[in-house]
Amino acid sequence: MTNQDNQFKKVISHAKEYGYVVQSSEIYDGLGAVYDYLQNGVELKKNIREYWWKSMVQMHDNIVGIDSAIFMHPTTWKASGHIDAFNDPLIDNKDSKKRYRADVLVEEYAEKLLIKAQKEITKAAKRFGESFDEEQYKTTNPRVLNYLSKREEALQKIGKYLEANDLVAVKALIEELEIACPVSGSKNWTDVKQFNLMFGTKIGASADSNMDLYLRPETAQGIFVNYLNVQKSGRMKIPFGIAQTGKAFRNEIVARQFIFRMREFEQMEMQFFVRPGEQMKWYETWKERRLAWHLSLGLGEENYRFHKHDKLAHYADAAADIEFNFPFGFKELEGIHSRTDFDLSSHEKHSGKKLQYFDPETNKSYIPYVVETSIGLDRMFLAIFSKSLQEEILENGTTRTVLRLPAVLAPIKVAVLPLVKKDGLPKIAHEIITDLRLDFNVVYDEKDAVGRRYRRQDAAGTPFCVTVDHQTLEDNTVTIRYRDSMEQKRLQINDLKTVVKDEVSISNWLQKTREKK
RNA sequence: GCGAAAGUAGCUCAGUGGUAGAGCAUCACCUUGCCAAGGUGAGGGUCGCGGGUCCGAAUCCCGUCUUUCGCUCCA
Repeated sequence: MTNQDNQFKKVISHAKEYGYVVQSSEIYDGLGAVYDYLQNGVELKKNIREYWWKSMVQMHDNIVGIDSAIFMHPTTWKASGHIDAFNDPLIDNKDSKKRYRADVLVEEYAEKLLIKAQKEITKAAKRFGESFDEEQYKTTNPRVLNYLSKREEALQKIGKYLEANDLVAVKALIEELEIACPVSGSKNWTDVKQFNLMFGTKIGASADSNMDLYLRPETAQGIFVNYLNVQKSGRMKIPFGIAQTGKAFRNEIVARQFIFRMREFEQMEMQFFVRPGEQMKWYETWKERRLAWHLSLGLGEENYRFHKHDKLAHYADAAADIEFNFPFGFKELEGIHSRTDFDLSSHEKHSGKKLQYFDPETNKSYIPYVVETSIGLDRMFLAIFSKSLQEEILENGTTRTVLRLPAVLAPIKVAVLPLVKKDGLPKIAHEIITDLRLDFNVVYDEKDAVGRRYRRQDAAGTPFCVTVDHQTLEDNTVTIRYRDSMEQKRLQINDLKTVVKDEVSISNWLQKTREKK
């Protein structure tokens, strides 16, 4: 087992042991790629969401938020391209264990025939020299004709079968054409299976009047269909943005790596509507701003990198990911995509409703272009959690497990500990808690030696411990102990709130993104 | 979906055919009192689930579910 695997295993068990994340329906052996957030996990997740929302909505006067429904009119997914693009006919080779898209196999076969035909033509051209008539040769030479007609036939058939969703015929075609696996050379194929990446369900009470619905595979469409509502009711002027957080669902063929790829997950995204032609400028701007946001959390600049897409999705004219160094390597954390006017144009077409914006500056109407920033909340959670979990060797040779969550995101901000559970110290500790509770999540702990309690809070991710000791009885001071440095300071009880507030305030942390600019 | 490995207490794991264990964690009491692992005691497991072989199965066989890794896919 590699160190990476080991570290990842530790992350998963730590998440369970400290009440962050467990598998869904665990008592029934779990449900694949679905996870539940427990008492600490839900706080961390909520804090991440809030940190994002403040940065994206509250700090911009031209970005507003919405919360659209998970169910949407089915035509939405026709317009977005998901119904067509989320359906892949897949086939496995039993010998090489490789998986292919069935239509791609047939297309590759057709491509080979074309190459063969062209080879024949090239050979003939050499033979006949100057007098060679390619067009005539193509239509008369039997060998070339054979290749080309076989190619034509294969492409026609696969098109027809896919249109009719006839998977049995697709497999029969692959066998009939004697297509072999490029790796094993074997023709030992499984049946063709259709993988629809969208979850389906039904709306309506009776069987004959109901309607097929999908659980949204992305939150973006809820923004696009509402963009004019928001623009008009909010008197928004381009450029402006609409942000949203919410659940999305994908029936992944393979969903793995803990909460990195789940079937039910939460997105935080913002669609920024711009004047056509200005999209690249905004694309670059948002790449920069989003990276600054990540860096403000202090997890280390070296753990982020951009990955530019070479192969673009059908809607995009530029796309990049912010990748994070997860325990299993650099993987996508956030996508920044220039989506052009694809979505709005398509919705205009399918709905028959005009989705244009009248630009008073240029006196023209147009469909805005869109730059999207889209981040997986669960991935962000995993990035922070896995990078925060550390084991360090102290000067005295002992090891300390510490969860260095950014204080602004930590589920519990302060643990209040009486040095001993007598002499009236617990009473003072409880009074402090009553006061701090108005502003922060606080816990009390009196069990075991205080050193051990510190370590317990370290592992749980609590950034500050406040200890009430005998000196407190004399001068109303306590010590505050910092998780990351293990240092202690003595201060007045009255100053506690201000000191902690300063360390955990979102505005202080977000300030760092501004300094970056 | 295919292949490989794994599944025993909350966590990490030992136990290879004969009465289910350890460390840590949890709870109670005692002791100590500023950087974990002092004492005493307690709770907690039909050994993932189902079937089979056997006098007897955590252990052997079959099936199944789940997890991890690889392939594949990834808006």
